[in-house]
Amino acid sequence: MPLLTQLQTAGLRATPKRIAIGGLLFDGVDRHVTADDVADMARKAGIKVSLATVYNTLNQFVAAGILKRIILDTDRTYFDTNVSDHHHLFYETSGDLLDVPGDSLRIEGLPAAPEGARVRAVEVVIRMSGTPVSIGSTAG
Amino acid sequence: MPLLTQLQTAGLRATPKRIAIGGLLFDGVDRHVTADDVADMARKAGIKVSLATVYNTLNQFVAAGILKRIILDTDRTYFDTNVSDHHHLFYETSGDLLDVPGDSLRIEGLPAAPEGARVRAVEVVIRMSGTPVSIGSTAG
DNA sequence: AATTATTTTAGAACAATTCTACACTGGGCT
DNA sequence: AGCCCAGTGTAGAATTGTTCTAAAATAATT
Repeated sequence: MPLLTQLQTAGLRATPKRIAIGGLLFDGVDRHVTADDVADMARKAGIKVSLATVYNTLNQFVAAGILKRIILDTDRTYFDTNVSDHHHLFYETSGDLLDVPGDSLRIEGLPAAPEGARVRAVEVVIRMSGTPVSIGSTAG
Repeated sequence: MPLLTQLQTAGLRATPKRIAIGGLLFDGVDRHVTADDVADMARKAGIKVSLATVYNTLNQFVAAGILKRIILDTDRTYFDTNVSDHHHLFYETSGDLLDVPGDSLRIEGLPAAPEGARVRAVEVVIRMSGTPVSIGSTAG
């Protein structure tokens, strides 16, 4: 699903800034970025974009469902280009963040949603100390 | 384990402010509070304490292991008087937060910690939309 | 081209938290 | 008792990530 289609589906015009920022983020690699990271990436790529636009764009991408907001830290907001259901391994000392595929964890005993409520997401954060190692295949 | 003992064990003097704030928090009920909540509780209880002291004290309590910081939201930090391993049911619309006992969920498939790293915590947040079931409706 | 809606922007505003730098306390000492 | 002085408490300033504002730029529509 190309970016242009995603934007249109979400009712967002395919503007140069959105295409540029989208191009930085959606290149097939799963990324975890902050707004500042994106501003830096843009600057290095020679894309002139204000920080306000970076925030606007990231928020629009989240609303459009092509980017996911992850909350790990009160200091900064991370955005994840992997929008599938999955979990995170967070190295608190280094700040490194690794995806854990959603189907690699099974969670048993989840309470049933009461009437009038709905489970929007079940998010698991595995908080680690020490240094990350490149993990091999997790979910076989 | 009385508060006074906890404080001493942590190398914190049992000062009036700490005893007062601790008294508000540790009354046998599990509480989820923000720094602002604590400041309000103190004001209502006639305890004169600055917001800076509230923050200092909460952070000291966390360092002492008698309070737990929970991250659910980038806007505010919640503190949990339940320091045992457990999880959370978070109603995003209302902000209501319920504890889910640690032993009520079983999580299978957790990756093994690589050498040099250690799992510090596994935190599950069940994000809900809609309204929470009135468990012990705390209207008031 | 004129008109209108949307997007982009710089900088101000905001809110939660931390920092700073000084005032205060209270327990240990003589 | 009174004097220390490290630890504590405080007001207000500073910091920081994010959002808001209001105006300029751009794109779509007529």
